[in-house]
Amino acid sequence: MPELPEVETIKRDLKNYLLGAILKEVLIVNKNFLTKNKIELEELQNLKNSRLFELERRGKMLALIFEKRALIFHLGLTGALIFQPSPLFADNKHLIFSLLFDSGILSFQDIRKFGKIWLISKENLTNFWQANLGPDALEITEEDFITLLKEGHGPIKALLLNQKKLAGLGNIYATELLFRAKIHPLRKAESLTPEERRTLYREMKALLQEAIALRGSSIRDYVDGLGQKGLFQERHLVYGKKGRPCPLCQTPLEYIPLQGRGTTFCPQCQK
DNA sequence: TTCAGCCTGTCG
DNA sequence: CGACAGGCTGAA
Repeated sequence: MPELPEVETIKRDLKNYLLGAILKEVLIVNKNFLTKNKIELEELQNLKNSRLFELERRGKMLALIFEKRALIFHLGLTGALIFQPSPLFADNKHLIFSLLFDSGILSFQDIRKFGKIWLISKENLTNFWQANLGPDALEITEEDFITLLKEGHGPIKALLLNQKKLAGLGNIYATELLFRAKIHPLRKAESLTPEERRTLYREMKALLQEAIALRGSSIRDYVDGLGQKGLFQERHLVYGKKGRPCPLCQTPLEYIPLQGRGTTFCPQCQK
């Protein structure tokens, strides 16, 4: 579910309520999930009585930084982090755990349980980011982005989705970006012309910023840090629209699997 | 570089 | 009932 714009939206929402808050209680509902993630129940409980003093996002991951430790989330396809001023657990069968702060309750839920969490010491956070993720798609400079493309090999879409090369784009935004840049998803990354590289960079920044401004894309399950849906799905041009006419030239949009991900594109506009 | 597997839900 | 879904990993 959540790609860069969605996780950024969640981060901004949670920051409003959790910055400086003190964790008072930890309520663990799904112990099995923690075990799978190699986290002892006690480790999580030990976060109690510490202050959350920063939230940091890189790519699709979000870190809650406490005094000594950082709790890192990857929301997978259906993970959600929802803040509520007062409890509301009753109808939530996918709740993994809740963190009870003095300012309200943060619940982590995940329907498909593809999400992941890590609990590391605060000093290791920089190393963690570097070991797991390439530069953030919003932060990367044009120069570094162009180098990445020049040194790429294989389909451009595969490169855009590779989190170790470039962190943040998922299937929605990679698909939309390639349409906006008029580049075919199977083009070899290293074959892009200098102009195409610049266009791709410019369109990537614009796309992500527009999506953040509209609070992300809610196709199915995504909700922001307060449980509300995003609006950017209304601006999608090709994602999930196979067979429908291209918004530019009316040619029916085509669909191919690429690395197991459904990929929609216009065979006429995207070269 | 495919492809099943991890899970649950929805749609046709 | 099968196909597919904002992700990622590890095995063939």
